[in-house]
Amino acid sequence: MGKCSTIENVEKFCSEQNIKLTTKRKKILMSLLNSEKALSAYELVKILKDKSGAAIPAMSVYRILDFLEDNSLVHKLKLTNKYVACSHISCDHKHGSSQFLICNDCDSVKEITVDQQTMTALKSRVKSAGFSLRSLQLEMDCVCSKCDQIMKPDTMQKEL
Amino acid sequence: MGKCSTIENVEKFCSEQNIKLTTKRKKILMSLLNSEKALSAYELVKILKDKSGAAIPAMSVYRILDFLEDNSLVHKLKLTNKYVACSHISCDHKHGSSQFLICNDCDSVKEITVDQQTMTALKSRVKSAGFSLRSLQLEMDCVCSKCDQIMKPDTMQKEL
DNA sequence: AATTATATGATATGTTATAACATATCCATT
DNA sequence: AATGGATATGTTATAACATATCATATAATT
Repeated sequence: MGKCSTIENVEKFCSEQNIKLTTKRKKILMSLLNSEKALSAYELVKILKDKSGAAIPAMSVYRILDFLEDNSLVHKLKLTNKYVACSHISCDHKHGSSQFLICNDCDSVKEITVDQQTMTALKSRVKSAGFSLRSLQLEMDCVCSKCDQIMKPDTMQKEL
Repeated sequence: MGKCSTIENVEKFCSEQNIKLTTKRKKILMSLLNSEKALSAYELVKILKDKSGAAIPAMSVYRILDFLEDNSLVHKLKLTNKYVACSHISCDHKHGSSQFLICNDCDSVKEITVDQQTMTALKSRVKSAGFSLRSLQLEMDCVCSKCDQIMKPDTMQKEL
């Protein structure tokens, strides 16, 4: 995540999109981009306080996260109530349905794209059940390969 | 949900499975079975207090929900932090991967089964991304047909 | 009946999130 | 530069969701 995102890339993107990236918004976005794992709002409060001394109140962090989410710069993971930077900010930033693979152990997240055919199949099942989809975001409870190796025998999960 | 579940069905199922269904566990399970919508732990506390006068502390409700979940009698929806009775308790109660369609508006939930092919496709994408699946539960943010009709024009969502 | 395991209660606290209202900052227009 | 409106952030309180810990009650086993 954020492998190809530099401050410059992000600023360019925001100015193109007419997204006002204030200092605090930038701090939060960069913290997410630089993080290996998804972060909660309160974790961000702590990180920012430790890093810059200037504490941003939780309320503001939530507002800023909402703003960034509205502008497709971050995603909120409902499975864990944590936030990640969008992985497409500076690469292509046009994407279909995102599938988030969330490590249950270390909170690292991989954002991949659901293939069109699978999404169509899911949608059609939804429709025939009398519901209509509101969000294309798919979140899956996983273990990353790193944690999978570390995992102790007694907590070993059989592969699904 | 719970359309075909009566107290007798549930008790039969539990005694067959050697699941000790205490009075309180039964109360909570039946409350979920009788509910049109997913309920939070604290909503259950309130419902039980209103109905029977005997308040069950939140802590106990959480424990009981955990127990019921461990025994596949209820599902926890992570998208909304609410709980639903398993829709298969007395019908067949053998099922593959569940897909929960959750109404964003009224919290009604439909539990359907993901077809094998779709699940395989999702899993293979997960695997090639270097993760392994831990839960087959798929939750989707939807609107039910009832709420869809009621929805006001200014809050109208385009169909995805 | 005594022993043990299981279930529940009570209390405190942690974690996530929003409401409501106040203040600061930005920026377009005069 | 002064003004005034829009946007952004701060402050405080509280709601909503969840778990830790230790005490007590009930059930099962001997």
